[in-house]
Amino acid sequence: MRDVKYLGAYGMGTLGLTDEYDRFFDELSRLPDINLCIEKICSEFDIQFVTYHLAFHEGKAIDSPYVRTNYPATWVSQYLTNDYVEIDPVAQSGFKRALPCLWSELDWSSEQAVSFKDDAQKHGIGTSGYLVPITDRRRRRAIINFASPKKESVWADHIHEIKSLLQECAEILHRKAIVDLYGADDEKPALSPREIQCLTWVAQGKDASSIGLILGISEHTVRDYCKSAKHKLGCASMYQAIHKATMLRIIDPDSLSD
Amino acid sequence: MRDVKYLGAYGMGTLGLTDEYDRFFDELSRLPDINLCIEKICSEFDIQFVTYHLAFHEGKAIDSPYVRTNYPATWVSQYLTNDYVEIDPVAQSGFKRALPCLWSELDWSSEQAVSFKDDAQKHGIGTSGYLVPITDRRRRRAIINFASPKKESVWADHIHEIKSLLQECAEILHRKAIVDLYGADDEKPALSPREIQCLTWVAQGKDASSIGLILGISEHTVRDYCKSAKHKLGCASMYQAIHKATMLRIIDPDSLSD
DNA sequence: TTGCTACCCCCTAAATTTGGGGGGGTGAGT
DNA sequence: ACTCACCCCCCCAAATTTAGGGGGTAGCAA
Repeated sequence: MRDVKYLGAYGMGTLGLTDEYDRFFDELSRLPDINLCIEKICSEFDIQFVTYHLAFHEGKAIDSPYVRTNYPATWVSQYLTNDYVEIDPVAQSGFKRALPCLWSELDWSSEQAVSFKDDAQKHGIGTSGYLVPITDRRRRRAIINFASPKKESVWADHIHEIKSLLQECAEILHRKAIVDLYGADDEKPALSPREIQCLTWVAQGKDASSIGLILGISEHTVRDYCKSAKHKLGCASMYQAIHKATMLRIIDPDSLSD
Repeated sequence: MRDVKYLGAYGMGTLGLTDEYDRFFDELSRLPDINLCIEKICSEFDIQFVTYHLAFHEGKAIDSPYVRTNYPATWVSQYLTNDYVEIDPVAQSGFKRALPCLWSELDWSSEQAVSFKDDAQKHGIGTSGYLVPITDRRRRRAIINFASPKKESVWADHIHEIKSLLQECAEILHRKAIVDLYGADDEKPALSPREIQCLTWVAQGKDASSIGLILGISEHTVRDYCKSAKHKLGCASMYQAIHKATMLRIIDPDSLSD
């Protein structure tokens, strides 16, 4: 058996089982449409439903999630018109956590979650599923869900065998979604972690010296990060930079609690 | 005939025909659920589909539109998973324009719009519809659509008769949606037009003196507006105020072109 | 090895913002 | 007659940001 200890966990798709699937992934990447990818993944891995869900578009006037799925239309409609995204534990924790997990590992104890689950079952969605969250370099977040009517124990074993393959599938779906939305040249400015931290703290109302204390660096350095962030964003003032970074969701107060 | 000249056009629902409907509107307002309102409106006014669509929630991490409709689930699902909101002329212009109109008055000439329309018809949506846009005091935008399988000429006549009633219905739906989302005490801070203008220009990278020139007021005054806006938003710095105003969609560069 | 780039860190002088204060005025609602 | 929100203008001292100038490291590619 080959060495799958480290890289496998990061889903690089370069070692272990995935070798045998190079051809499959290659074909998958070439499909023109995400819906076709979903179909192919379903048949390849004996999965019933696959859903790709991007948390947000950038700077749009009208909210609309980017969702691609083969769930039944009645369920998609029900999910949307009941704001289930606010309740669904899979979405709620999926957009926060970093690592994949089985649906069964999430917290389904709340009353809302229970009735949500019931409703899902009525619409033909099984309770066995696997969640793969993605956060890309540009800090966009997506979740990819694989669902099945199998029994949980069978499903868990199945997943255990193919988890690194599904990770690779998830990444392919995400790349396709980004190309679909932003074109091949994805031009969202990439700020460094420090720049993002400083900008985010500034947006929280802190001044440079406080931020210096928080981050354990000089206030001068804080200003430098703000400066370079401003330039990268192509802004005339820090106010404009804060505005733009907010629109682009580069500033994300949630990430301060990490 | 009573005087409907002015107020009727503003849809205040206090004059003209609407008098006779006081009871109906009263009952409508008391219904516990927007979906029930939609049903009631449909049966009262011989309408097939009613949709309420709020452009955005405020400052949420996951995009999801607030939509309530009695469209068939297949169409809702299709609309969502094809990002039709980007194409649909009703949504695209509805969220920008101020006055109601018939769907037929919009621009359906683009290729995308044509195929969108075809798809809608396949899903049982007629081509006759009436769009009522709403922008409330807090600058939230919603569109309410009334659709019917009637022929356009018949529909136009029908609408002409009940337009002020539909305006009132739309406003009731919007109030219910806001209560649903934000509770009865809707606490989004209300900035004055000048404060919004100044904040918006600041977010565009202008400094106080430029803004003074643009608005034709003193730069001191510009600073005063920024100051008061900051206080209303409860922020420690202008950076935070810009961030918060952006999250709350108070800052909307689109509105500068007005 | 050099060159390039991204990241990290610090300083100063000039300009700007901030947070106080002070004046006016209007119109709507009570 | 009153309050309240909005609109408009001004001043000043203290604090902060801006726009320059320095450093340094590490990784990568020619």
